[in-house]
Amino acid sequence: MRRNAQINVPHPSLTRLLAIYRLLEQMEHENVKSVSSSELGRVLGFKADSIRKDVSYLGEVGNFGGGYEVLKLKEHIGTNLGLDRKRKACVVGLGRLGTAILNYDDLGENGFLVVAGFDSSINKLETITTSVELFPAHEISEVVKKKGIEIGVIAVPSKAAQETADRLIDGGIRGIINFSPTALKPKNNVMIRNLDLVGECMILSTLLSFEEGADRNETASG
Amino acid sequence: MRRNAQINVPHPSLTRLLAIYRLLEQMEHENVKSVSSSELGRVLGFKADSIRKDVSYLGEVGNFGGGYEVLKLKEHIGTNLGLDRKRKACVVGLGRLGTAILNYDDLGENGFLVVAGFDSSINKLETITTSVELFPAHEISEVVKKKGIEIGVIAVPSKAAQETADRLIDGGIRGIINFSPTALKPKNNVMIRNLDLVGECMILSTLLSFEEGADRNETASG
DNA sequence: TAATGTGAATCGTTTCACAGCG
DNA sequence: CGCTGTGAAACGATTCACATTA
Repeated sequence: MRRNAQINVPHPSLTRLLAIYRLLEQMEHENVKSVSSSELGRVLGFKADSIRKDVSYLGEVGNFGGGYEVLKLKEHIGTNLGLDRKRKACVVGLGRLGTAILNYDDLGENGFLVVAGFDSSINKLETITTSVELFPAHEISEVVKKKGIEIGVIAVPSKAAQETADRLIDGGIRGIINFSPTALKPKNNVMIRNLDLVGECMILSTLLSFEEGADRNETASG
Repeated sequence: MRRNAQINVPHPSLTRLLAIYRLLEQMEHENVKSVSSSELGRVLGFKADSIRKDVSYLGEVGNFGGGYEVLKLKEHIGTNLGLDRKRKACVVGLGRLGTAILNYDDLGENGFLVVAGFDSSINKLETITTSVELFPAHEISEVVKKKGIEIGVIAVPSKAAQETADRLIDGGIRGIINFSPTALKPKNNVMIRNLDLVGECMILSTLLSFEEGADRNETASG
């Protein structure tokens, strides 16, 4: 029992389910007892239809006519998506961004334990004050292996990103969060998520350009 | 002429085109003269087919039989996606993350000028050393309006995220990059991109759980 | 021959519409 | 009657297959 979803949940649904999950956490905190798909949709900006379908991928859980029980739905999603599972993480690159992440409490509160930080500069390792154990970068794969770290956060300069990824993968990392603007080559089964500020700015910029183009068109033809 | 793409470029294509663009920048730097769709695909982890279709949304530009000229393709994409356009940005929330962003050179190098930083703590405004002009948070909408800032980066604690977004939107911001884990309510035409570390960790964790589930299944049935 | 550009087929996701249930 | 859960239709993106051209 309590088996995880082998169910095929579409990726976009997964993203929405996680958003729903976190909203439910918040509602639980605020002592809200029940909620409907349309209410969830209104707050999160999704369609109610979509939410019902997303939720239903994980099996039935709602009350016909009476919406969802907040606590029950939260547990339901959490169990099915394996969010009850704690995972170890590490941060590579201890510049401003990296140290910010090292000390980011939200990670721990959500079951992600940062158990190691790495940097190539010994100097930095000695001057940073943190409760997380720090290591020189050349020990990455060794430490990842020894500690059973599953998630690696890359916060190094662009040039060092691929090498960092390689070391993490050597150590048996299973997922990477990449803050550098470098596109990492997919390798083994390692999952990669890119959190690239400049890239996101470019996407925004492009969408804005399109909007401007559309406006011009409407104005011209209107 | 030189009109921006009113063309309907699918969102996923857009993301890939931007990745291609940045790779081309790098290749230009390395004096590579020409490149084929399959080479681009190999490096970026996309299928060659896909890349050709993406590029062709913007019109013909390649040489039949001889691939793409690096410089020409780069310019082609850049012009069509409006990447030649410079845009002003601001950062709200000057904790570790916010100050990291304030001083992140890559933004400027890619045409995104950070022209203001905001924080609710006057103390912080006085102690941070940066070349960017700093303001108290209550002046957000005023400064955004006055300076014509188009992109706002939110790096405040979760609780303050929605209020920050509201102020930015009041000032006429056009796009928001949200580093906080709060789902911002869509409003007006403002585009929102979420860069949420905890959320991404959860996505990874879920994908890993699924993988584990699949493994168990294979092992059990194999 | 080698690679692009593109209609057509396929695949996956979202939306719709409504049956089913409290 | 209100809201969930879900097949079916509609939509959008990817992949395929090939005609096209230096």
